[in-house]
Parts: sequence; structure tokens; C-alpha cells
Amino acid sequence: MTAPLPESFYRRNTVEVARSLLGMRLVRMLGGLRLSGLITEAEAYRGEEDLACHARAGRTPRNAVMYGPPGRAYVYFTYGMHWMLNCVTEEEGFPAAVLLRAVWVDEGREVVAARRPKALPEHWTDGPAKLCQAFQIDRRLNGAALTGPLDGLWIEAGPGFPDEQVSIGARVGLGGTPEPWLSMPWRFKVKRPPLS
DNA sequence: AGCACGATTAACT
DNA sequence: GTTAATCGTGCTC
Repeated sequence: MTAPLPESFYRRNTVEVARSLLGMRLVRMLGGLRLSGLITEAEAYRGEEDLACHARAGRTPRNAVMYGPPGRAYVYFTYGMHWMLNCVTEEEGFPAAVLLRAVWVDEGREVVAARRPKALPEHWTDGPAKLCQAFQIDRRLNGAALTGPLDGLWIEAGPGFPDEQVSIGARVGLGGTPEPWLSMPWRFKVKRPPLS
């Protein structure tokens, strides 16, 4: 039996946490069933100076969770229809988080198949909004503690991925974000998803 | 009170 | 490659 990753895992430099999250296991309890997937893509968003980060304009009602203690879920709504899941990082008071962009579904594949009826398995959870749809993650989980089972969403230790299987690059979808933030190598992606 | 836009996705041409 | 979908948020008037 594997325990949720402790708060100390998240109370570190956000870029390190983003890299470390690859190969960890995202777990969601849904209707008594356990869904899980290995994290295969993550991006770091770090501080008010990072002009790509939601905290760039200071604290607001929307981004308040990022200023709170590490190990919480920051879930936000965008494009009028999509939810995104982040893990809050670093010391309380410093706004930072890691966006989970993709997982490879392991446990609960039947449930995910039903929640993503029009998608092929390789596209069930290969985007940040897709994984939220697959795991039923929305506003209700904003602020949830990922360090325990109470909120039905947590992250456990997993096999990880060696550096040879990880590509590092610029974050995506940042629109007109100025340099150097646009090109910061804060996106971590597994080159090849693990095969079943 | 009004408005432009977004850490995207799916369905087009 | 292009674009509609769809609405909360934060900024301007």
C-alpha cells in the first residue's frame, strides 16, 4: 500500500517538483472505484515574476490557492469549458504550482473509457483538460489536499522515469507572454508513454 | 457594466 | 492548418 506523497515533496523549487512528478501516480477515487495514471507531462509556473503564471498580477480570488500551503490542488476554469489541475508548490506565501498536462491511465480504464467516449485510448488523457474530464476534476477540488485521501484526489510515489526518457522544453499555450518567460525550459514530457 | 481573452479541445477545410 | 465553442476573470470606463 502506497501513501500519498507528503507535503515536503511539494515544498521545493517548482521546476524540480515538475520534473519529479513524471512517473508518479495520480489517484482519483470515484464512486468507490480507484482510477489512477502515471504522470507523463508537467509544467512549472513560478512566482509573480513569471509572466506566464496566473500570479503575475498578484493575489486574486482565482489564484489564491497558489499562495497557500504546498500539496494542495489548484483547479481553474478556462476557455469557457475546460478545467486544469495543478499542484501547489514551495513555501506558503510564494505563489507557484505545477500544471499536470498528461497521464497514462492505469487503473480504472473502463471508467475512463466511459467518461471519454469519443476518444481513442491514446487520447483519453493526453492534455490538461482531457485528464480533468477523464478523472472528473472540477471546481469542487480546488484547494483539495493532495497529501491525504480525504478529498478523493492524491498523488503517490511511482516508478518515475529516467532522464533519457524525458524531454525538456518551453511551456505551451502561453500566447503573447514576453521573454524570458516564454522560453523557460519548464515543461517536462515523457518521450514515449509506457506501453501496456 | 462592459469587454477582451484564456496554462484547450475537437471538428473542420 | 484553421476555427468555433463557451464563460469566469480581471481590467477599463
